[in-house]
Amino acid sequence: MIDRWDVTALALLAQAPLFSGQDTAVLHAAIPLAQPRSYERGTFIFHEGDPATIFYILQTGRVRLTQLTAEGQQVIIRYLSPGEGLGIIVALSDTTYPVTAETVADTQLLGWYKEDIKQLMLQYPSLALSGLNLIARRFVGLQAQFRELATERVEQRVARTLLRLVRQAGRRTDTGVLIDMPLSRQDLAEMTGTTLYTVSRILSKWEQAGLIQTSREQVIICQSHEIVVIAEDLPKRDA
Amino acid sequence: MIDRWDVTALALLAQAPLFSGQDTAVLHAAIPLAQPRSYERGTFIFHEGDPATIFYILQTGRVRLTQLTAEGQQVIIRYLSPGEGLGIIVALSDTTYPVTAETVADTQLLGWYKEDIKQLMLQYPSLALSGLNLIARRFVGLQAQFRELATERVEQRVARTLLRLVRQAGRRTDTGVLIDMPLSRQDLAEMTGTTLYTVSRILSKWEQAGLIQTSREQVIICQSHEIVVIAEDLPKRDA
DNA sequence: CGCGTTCTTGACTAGAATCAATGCATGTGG
DNA sequence: CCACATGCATTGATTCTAGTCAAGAACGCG
Repeated sequence: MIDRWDVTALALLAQAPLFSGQDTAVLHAAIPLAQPRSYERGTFIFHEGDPATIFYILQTGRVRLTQLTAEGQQVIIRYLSPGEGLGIIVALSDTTYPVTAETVADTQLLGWYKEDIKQLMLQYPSLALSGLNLIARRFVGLQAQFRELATERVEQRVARTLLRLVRQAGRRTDTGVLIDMPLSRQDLAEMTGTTLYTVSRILSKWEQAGLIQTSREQVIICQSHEIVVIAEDLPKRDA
Repeated sequence: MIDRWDVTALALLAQAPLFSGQDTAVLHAAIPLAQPRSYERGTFIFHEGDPATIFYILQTGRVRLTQLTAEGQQVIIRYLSPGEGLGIIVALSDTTYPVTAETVADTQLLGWYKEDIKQLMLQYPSLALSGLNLIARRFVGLQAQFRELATERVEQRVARTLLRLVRQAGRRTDTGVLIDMPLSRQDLAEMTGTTLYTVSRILSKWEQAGLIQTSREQVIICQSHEIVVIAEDLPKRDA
């Protein structure tokens, strides 16, 4: 029996990378097991170290993944956009969540208990392969970020991070591309492994040069090609 | 028909994380498809950017995974020990190898064409789950390394890296624990995102303090607890 | 024994962290 | 509506970590 909620959920699931390309039988098996959840902006879905029991797919909203160091310093691992999976990494292993997940906008999720998702994957191996594929992609992405952090200077990293965020949450405005989420200097610092002071200086410099526009927790990229030049450390053409 | 080679391979496979805990049926299905390979020390198994066609499991020896930056700077992602998988990340996706794999000791591998391993996983879903689990673990490890790189100072990172290497390739000697592989200052620098000069200075300091012994491409940890103190940035107890 | 690598050390520099003071919004409550 | 508290951002002064460059020493190999 398929009710209206199911139809909506089905359409959304079919979009999510994990389920896209899967047989509809998989979707129909998955939907009855799904737990819909809603969180307001600024609430925690789970904390680093909590036993991992549920795997989520983000329907709407935006989620930030962070880790804490032993000294209490925070690092932002990444932001998630609708369709992306959350906790897929550990839903299959018997460990704890390695990151903290916090909403930065009102957010709706679909959750599955790890036993259920495991069962689904055993029943539909193609779903397991899809999951493998998904993590593989994320893994490669994380490796790239690692390499950047190891070899590039702060300014390059900030530029690259802005470009990544544009791809993820960019929205065209009349003056440029707005990164459509609250984004403080501190956030950028935690993403690039630096301090909020350094980020502030860099952004000020870029704003002076007309590359970006900033205001409180907000960045608009005006000359993205110039930001690319900085990110890639290309020789800048003179006037 | 099981010949002697098969028996040996079976025993080895049963040890490898990907196959451990799997039904023997899986092993028996996997073995006939395996391509045994041997490489001398210092040869390349594949290069970053090559189309990913084969997935390997390391039987003996040691392999180094590296990435190159656009500027030609090299970063060492990690070293692999026997039993670990190589290219598992991409064997399932239709991409290219994201890293270069180079042997640092004479090495024997078992390889599977990605179509074969995919087929196996579809046939034995538990194998896919095992693979998922494996990548998940690596992923969490990489996240931790990322966080270290983002927040810790060079000295801490070098300490941590040495401890990791000890766990992976440590061999007790009369003066301490030897990291049993060729390991230049340059290598350590590429692992920690610094320069060989800085590494050299740090190791010299530690050697003076009696924490380690070094020689060309070799490190012996004598006082591992003191290295831990540095890695964890604990307050050092005075005399 | 000479050659190429690897390693060490010193001098210098630059990039970025730290500390401190202040400005600027935004939202709150009297 | 204004005074105030709070959180975010800017900027300058200073310090220091680590990178860069250069010269030479030590080691291992053919």
